[in-house]
Amino acid sequence: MTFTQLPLTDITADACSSPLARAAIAPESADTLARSLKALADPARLRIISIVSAHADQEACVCDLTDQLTLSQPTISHHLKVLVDSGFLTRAKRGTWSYYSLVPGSLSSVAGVLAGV
Amino acid sequence: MTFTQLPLTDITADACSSPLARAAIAPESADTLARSLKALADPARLRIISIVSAHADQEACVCDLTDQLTLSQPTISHHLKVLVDSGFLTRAKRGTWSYYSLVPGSLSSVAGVLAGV
DNA sequence: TCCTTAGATTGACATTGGTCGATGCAATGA
DNA sequence: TCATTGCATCGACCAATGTCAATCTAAGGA
Repeated sequence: MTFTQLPLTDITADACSSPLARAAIAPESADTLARSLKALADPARLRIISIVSAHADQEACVCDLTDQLTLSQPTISHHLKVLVDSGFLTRAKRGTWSYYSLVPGSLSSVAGVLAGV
Repeated sequence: MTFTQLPLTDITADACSSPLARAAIAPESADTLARSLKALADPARLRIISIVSAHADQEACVCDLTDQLTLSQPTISHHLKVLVDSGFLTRAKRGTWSYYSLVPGSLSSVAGVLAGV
């Protein structure tokens, strides 16, 4: 065994690169987190979430939202659908009215994942 | 003073509405937070942030990113600009190479605000 | 000085996303 | 049964966004 010892490690690293302390996020995890953040990244939707969670019972009807947001009713309905589909709100229909509630822990979960990226 | 006592309080509330525990977020704050979240709500940008913060010195050069992301160099440059403009990364040019660093506390700050919405 | 390399900028394109008017539908009341 | 009310859905429109090819600029090296 008289091979010359060659520095073959880190053959994929460029000259300008520095050492790693840990692994980066997996592409699929980035996709998932990005989808959640996209659902939250709208002023109207953030206000909807805030209005809902400001209620003592963590529940608001659509009329609470149409009162406070200067948006048309179909637009508010659209935003509500986005938030339900992404898992931040749930809908409960009672009589004529629809009530939306915050899914417990959904917001803080995203916040926690984000802080660890 | 012989007026009949009328229930005039909460005249703006609808019949279906429940009591509030606190105030909702201000519209301007929702705008600001939404802008930050929009900057983060992209898989490529989340991966960029993760790759940068995975380095021991919290710094990565562009070649680190072009190696790991299957995106063209102009596209990566575009995402880097978005992250710098929104205050999550800073750029330092040394010789031919550009190095990007995480702004300390920027991520956890957004996460904290989000959790309190 | 000229060539090469790293990375930013520009321009164009296709896709996504926010908004509203019109309409549909289910529940209540007359 | 019919009218009304609360809200969801549809269709269309325009603005914003992600992507890449082409180009530009600056820094080294021959």
